[in-house]
Amino acid sequence: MAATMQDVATLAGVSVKTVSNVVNDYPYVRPETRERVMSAIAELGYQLNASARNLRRGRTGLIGLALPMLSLPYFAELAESVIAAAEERGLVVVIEQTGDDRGREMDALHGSRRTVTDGLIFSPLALGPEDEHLLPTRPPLVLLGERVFSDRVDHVTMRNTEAAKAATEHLLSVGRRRIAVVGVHPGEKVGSAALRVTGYEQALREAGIALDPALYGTAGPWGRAAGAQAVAQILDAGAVPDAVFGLNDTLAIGAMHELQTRGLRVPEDVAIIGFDDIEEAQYSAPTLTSVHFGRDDIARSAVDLLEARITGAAGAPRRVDAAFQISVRASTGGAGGRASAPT
Amino acid sequence: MAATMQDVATLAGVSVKTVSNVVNDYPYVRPETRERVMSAIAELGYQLNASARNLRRGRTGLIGLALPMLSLPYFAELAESVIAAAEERGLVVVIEQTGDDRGREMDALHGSRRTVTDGLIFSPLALGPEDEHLLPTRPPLVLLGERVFSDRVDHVTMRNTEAAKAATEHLLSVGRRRIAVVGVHPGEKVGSAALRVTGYEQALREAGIALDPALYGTAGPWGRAAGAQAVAQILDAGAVPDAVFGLNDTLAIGAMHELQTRGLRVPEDVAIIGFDDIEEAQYSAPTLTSVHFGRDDIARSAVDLLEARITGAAGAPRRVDAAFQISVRASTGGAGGRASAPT
DNA sequence: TTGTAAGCGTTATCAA
DNA sequence: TTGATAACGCTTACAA
Repeated sequence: MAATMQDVATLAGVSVKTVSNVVNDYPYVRPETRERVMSAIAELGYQLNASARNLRRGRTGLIGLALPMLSLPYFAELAESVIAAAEERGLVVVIEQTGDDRGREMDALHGSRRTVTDGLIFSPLALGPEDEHLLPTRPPLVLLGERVFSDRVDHVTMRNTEAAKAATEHLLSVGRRRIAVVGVHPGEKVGSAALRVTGYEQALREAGIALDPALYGTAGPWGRAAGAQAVAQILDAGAVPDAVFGLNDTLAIGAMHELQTRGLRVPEDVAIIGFDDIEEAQYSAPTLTSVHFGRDDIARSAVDLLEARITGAAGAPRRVDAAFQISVRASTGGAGGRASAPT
Repeated sequence: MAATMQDVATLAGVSVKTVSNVVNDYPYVRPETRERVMSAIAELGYQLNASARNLRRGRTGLIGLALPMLSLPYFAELAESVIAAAEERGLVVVIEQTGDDRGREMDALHGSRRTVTDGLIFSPLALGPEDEHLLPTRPPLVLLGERVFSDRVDHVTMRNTEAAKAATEHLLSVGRRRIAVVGVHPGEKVGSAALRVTGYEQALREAGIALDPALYGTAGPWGRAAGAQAVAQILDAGAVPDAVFGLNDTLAIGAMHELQTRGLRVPEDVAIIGFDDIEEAQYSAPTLTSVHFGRDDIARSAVDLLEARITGAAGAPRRVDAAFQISVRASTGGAGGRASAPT
């Protein structure tokens, strides 16, 4: 049987309370007492029983992270950052995969898992603005992204529109004028696709460039194949873009691949920019310029908001806008990448 | 305050024991009693307190999954499968990222997190055979992969050598003779790289083909860039392979990219096979033939072994060999992919 | 088939 | 600065 606080107390010749005080870094313990307790702990190999502490404290020390699925690189990397940020604060993360399924997203919000965790960081993909009323306030909740808004819950937003506008402006700044956009979801009013397309259009309008339907590449799922196919469609229809804005990085990388396969040079003939700045952007050939949102910052903000809400330290729900920047790499003429054409 | 079992019992006019019986599906409860309890539960919105149950049962219901990092697609997909498999058994997964760091891997084995979880599924990357003695048997442990072996712990192995041999034989079967291997770790005796290279060499020897040092492509980290660079090196040195065996999929995809950039056609000029069969293999252009190890099966085996060990149902440590197969796709002339050359 | 009561290992209250 | 002692909410002998 594992040693308990009582065992430690007996061995050290003190009461359990004193052991508890030591374990919890309670300041008013005489150094020599602390010393004695510490060595008793070491001798017995004592380890605190988490369940007992949790029961007593009324908390589990666990937070949930609900996301579509880990096989999407963006979410895997988000999870990586959230786990790391939580660890810094002594919190343990439990991941729930909702698989872009409305029912499972609602279940993540209300289901039995909520008993196990103290709070939830939730990145929805299926729920929309019309589901605002579903958001519970009871188990502390932090929303990620721009699909649902509510002034009743904490939120970390991405400013998709501004960032997409900045991405487009970057392409304009390197002299491109016929900028294709890849990954469009026609008819959709909400979600990352719509917001980013809006930013793209704003930038073009402000630059006095007419929008050209021939430069819009539709793509349902945002994968590499979709990016390649969307570009193929644009080119096959006879359009001649001098730049491509991929609404995320995998789309951009798929687009890049298709362009290169057709003998077009990146960035000489066509510049490319992506969005999200996943790891892969640093390893593509050429390396991919992308909109960088500091995943680590987002993760840290989310964990901080959630922790404050859990401990009751939080007041009115807050909204945090994540900062972004353009990571300029070779695909738009920046440094740091191998050229796409063999030397 | 949340409702407790006592509240439910009072409302239903029964004892807590009866409520507990209902909640735990104890069979000997009169249907009408069960009915009454159920509606009391519903009325109060009662939810079981996990901490209390865990304290009493001496378990936490959590299992750990220690892996290098989620930003590596293979591990993200492994985590996805493990979480899904655990969920089927009512277990919750906590991910620990060791970052390919020896110290953190040892910490995963012994650190404080072990108090929080009932057991650990561990996929090491830094520890080697010499660390066998470090493996604890006390918190139930299931090893994944082929870096460390011990007859004291349960293990799910991948048969890297046989699988790599089969991969090479597949290339031979489509008529290739000058097969480059990419991702070699020279001098390493242990780990996936060495085991897979051994399989590659076995296949060639059995086919009566001499090993050619010019066809070995070294790569430290197994990323896309490394794969591209290794192939570049082989080609620049003047070798003319008619096939490439990427020791994992990202290496293979990097290699594919480099070949295409140089104007070589896949699979017409050079066939390519990868290893792991990550999602991306289905979306590359052309689609990538790869060694498929049924991640879901591996995950399920690991979770089963661990659960048996936790509940004490397990006897002597078991070793499970994961089955594999070659997923033939376009990169070796199979169907199901777009051709690499535009039509 | 159901009830009583004794813990599980902590933390918190209140004295000392 | 430390110690008794009562919870926290549940499961489980043991009784009834």
